[in-house]
Amino acid sequence: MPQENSAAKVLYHLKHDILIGFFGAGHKLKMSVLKARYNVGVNPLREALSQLVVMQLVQVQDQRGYRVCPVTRVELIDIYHTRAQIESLCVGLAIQRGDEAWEADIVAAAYRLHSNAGLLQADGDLQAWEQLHQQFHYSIVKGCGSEELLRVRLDLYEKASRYRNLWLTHNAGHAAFDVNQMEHEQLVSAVLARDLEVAQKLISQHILVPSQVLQELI
Amino acid sequence: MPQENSAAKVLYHLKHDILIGFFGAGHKLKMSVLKARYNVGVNPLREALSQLVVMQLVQVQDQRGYRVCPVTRVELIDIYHTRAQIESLCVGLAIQRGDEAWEADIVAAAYRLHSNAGLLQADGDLQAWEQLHQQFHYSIVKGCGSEELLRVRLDLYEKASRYRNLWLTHNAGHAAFDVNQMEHEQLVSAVLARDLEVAQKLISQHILVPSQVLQELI
DNA sequence: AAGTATTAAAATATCGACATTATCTATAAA
DNA sequence: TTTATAGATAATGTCGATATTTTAATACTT
Repeated sequence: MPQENSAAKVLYHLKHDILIGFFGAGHKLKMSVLKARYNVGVNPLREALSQLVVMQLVQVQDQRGYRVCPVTRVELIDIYHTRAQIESLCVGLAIQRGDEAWEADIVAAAYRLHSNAGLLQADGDLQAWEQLHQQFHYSIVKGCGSEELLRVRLDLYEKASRYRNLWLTHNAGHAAFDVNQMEHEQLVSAVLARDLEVAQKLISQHILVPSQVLQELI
Repeated sequence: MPQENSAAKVLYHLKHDILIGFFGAGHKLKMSVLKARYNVGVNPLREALSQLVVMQLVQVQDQRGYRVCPVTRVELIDIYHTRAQIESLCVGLAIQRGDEAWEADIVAAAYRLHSNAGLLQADGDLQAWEQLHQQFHYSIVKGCGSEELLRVRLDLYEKASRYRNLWLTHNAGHAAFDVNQMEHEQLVSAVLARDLEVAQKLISQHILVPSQVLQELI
């Protein structure tokens, strides 16, 4: 991490704390609490909070401070469906444009993910697995060659994090992950075979699976 | 405009000033200048600037302040191509999901746009026309029913504004706008006929036209 | 004369303090 | 018991001041 100003450091930590659920949905973000937790004054805090408002992770009410955005079933469904569409778009473009280095990166990322399936056990490090999982999917979509599209995708991925973490903990040690693994193998096959239609259908379904489970949890 | 805090007001005006080019690409945003222009202290300014950083309209360098993001040909092409993809997605979903009220809104917006074609003359109010133009396209895509997708679309629209304004002023009073008008009529026909393929092809082309002209200007 | 070092000026990032506004609590009225 | 009011408490939003860092302007060395 390069040397940054206080606001950037606060942003990083506060965002993390919101995404993993340390500050839950709807939680009031009091300045006194945040000041103590991150060891900074109000101004860097307000800068970080302003940025989180743009990212739609925090709400602000004039003269009534900040609070974590609520999670709703409607938003859950919308985010996951939109992610499915965007990811499908990325995969489609990547299949059309990807070169040999792109293919090699996919194989490597798939191998790393497969090798660390043990992280999914009940006592495993789910966040570490999710990191690898994310990198695997990124290795595919980065072939689309569009920074803008990848940014849109990343924004939606982050916005989905709070929901995804629910799914991860709910499924720890369960068989749901076996299906997940299989979907990855099928996806790699379709992508490397440049089978656009199948790959898009697979990635779309793969993204939507968690949302179906989550709808019962919220 | 409801009662807002200073930062929100500054954000609104500063964003506008950047998008219309009052503060051009790469321009250094000195606190002393901004303080005088918007009549606020540094802290609300920094909050607004922090938000513009997230929107990718402003860059920040630690201890070296803020400056307006540069415009590049690569970004221009990327934004317009991505917008074409996203808008096409929205149109596709809208055609599948739109109801009768949606159709009526489209017809109304198209009529308003057509009636005010005079704004496109050399001495006309191009921003007023663009407002109507935007509302017309929004009337179509809002039928997609996804808040998330519409937000992605809006972000990209705003990010394209600096480039679009170049195109608008360059074309003032020119024949390029006649073609534009025709494209709108074709689009309305295809959308109302629920012809998914044609509508998507038309909207994609419609968005990409300005980028081809702009590439020669940057 | 060109390049480097030194000094002066300007700008940034952060904090502490204050005025304003909202929230909570206790008391009184219906 | 519920509702309304008033005072007390706490939190927010903004400014001015200060320490730090960058930028520039100048002098000095090779």
